[in-house]
Amino acid sequence: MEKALSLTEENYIKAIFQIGTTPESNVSTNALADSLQTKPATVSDMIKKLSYKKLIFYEKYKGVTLSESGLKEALKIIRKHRLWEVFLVNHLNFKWDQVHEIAEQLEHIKSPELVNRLDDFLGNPTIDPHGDPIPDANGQVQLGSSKLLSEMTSHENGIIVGVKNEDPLLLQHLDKINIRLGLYIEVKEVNGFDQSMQVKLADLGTLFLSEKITSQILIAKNL
Amino acid sequence: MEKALSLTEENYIKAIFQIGTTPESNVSTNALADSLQTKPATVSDMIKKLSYKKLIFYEKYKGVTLSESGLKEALKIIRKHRLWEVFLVNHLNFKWDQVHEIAEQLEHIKSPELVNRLDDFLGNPTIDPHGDPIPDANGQVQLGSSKLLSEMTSHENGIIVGVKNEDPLLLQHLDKINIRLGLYIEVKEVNGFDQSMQVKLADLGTLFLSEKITSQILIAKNL
DNA sequence: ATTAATTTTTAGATTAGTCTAAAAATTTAA
DNA sequence: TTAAATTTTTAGACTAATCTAAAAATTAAT
Repeated sequence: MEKALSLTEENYIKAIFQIGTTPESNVSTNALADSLQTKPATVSDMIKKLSYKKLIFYEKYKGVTLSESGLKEALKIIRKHRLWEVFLVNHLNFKWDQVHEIAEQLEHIKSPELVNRLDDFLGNPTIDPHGDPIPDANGQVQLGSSKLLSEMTSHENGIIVGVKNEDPLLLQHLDKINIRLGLYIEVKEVNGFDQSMQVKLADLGTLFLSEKITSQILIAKNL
Repeated sequence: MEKALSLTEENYIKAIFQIGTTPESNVSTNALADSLQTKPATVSDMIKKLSYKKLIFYEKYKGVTLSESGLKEALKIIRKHRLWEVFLVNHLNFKWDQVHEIAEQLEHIKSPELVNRLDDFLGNPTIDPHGDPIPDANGQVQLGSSKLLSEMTSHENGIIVGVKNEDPLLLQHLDKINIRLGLYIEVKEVNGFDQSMQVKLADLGTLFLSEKITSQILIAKNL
């Protein structure tokens, strides 16, 4: 029986997963140090440890990637994080911008039985309150094809299915302008200079969005 | 703003509270070492630290007691532990012998908002699945007067309101012989030699209980 | 293609929590 | 009330995770 990961190890694995998902390249020491609010020297040491444990592949000066087992661990943590977020929002009436920090703690609770029962209690949700997919007990993720609002052009439309970022400031702003998951959205006009957009929201009228914001919103094709 | 307690510090404070409740005396270094599965030397060091932080009173060679602020911390941890146990049993369908270990982890989650919302979600319960009282948000405990079954004599009766011990082996055994909280119980006969008892349980007939077991069961006077 | 800038790693320290072994204080008992 | 047993504390060392400062490797730029 392999020893369970420490809280710190789990945070490294999760950070590697999250940085690694966007570009399909190795994760650099500096990027990890940034993401984990620590120093490159510290990351360098931990990388050796995780590599020794075969959770990551590592070549000096070349950054890291998750191994099979590392990926499995990452998905377990993500699964727990997102299930707890569903619980917090759906049953304890937290707002979507208030749950990230608490879920960061809850994601480290170790009990497979607890996770699976929580999953059932919640009705086996497939997305969390921010629209991110929840891996199932086998680590399978159901990823609906979606694209960023910022990548769409005039007259394209779809359904808002997710937000890339859990920054409370962004989420609170989206709340204020009535952007919620599940809403129909249509691109009216794109400003060629700054990529800002005029969009129409369901029957809530039109609004302007900067590229900073449209690049955080995920849209699924409206079939 | 005082810094939050570490997980280890919380465990020491909780252990001092739990050992300290039964006799109204100072808690010894060895007792703490036993309870925390560590060595007296380790306890000695930690005691100095907690004393410096004014969470406990400490005189060399004389053991420790909780200070006002230490007690407050202890009650916060106990509150969380018991609320989570209610959640696990009432909503995730765990049995009462399965929840202690998981609650030991959940009790360290730091978010006053979470605790209070959980409390509301659960309907502000006053006892946990083992019959132990749950401190409210101000640390107040509603302690109904109860006595140990082992302290009762022939023909006395009452309602089973708690179990002193969370040992899964005990709890599973009680389950098996149909002992649950809320049940009417009546002492039929006490064996003078080993203090074992014959008792009558609601309409479930009579059974024999050893002193090992009767000394773990709390009974409230049936008015 | 050298040099400059950046990134990454190593070296050496630090802190929290733990341990073993031994010394000191307290309690128990003859 | 002195000796024996027990409890508690000190001393010194170890591990995990962190840091700063400096060296080494890589990448970018003139």
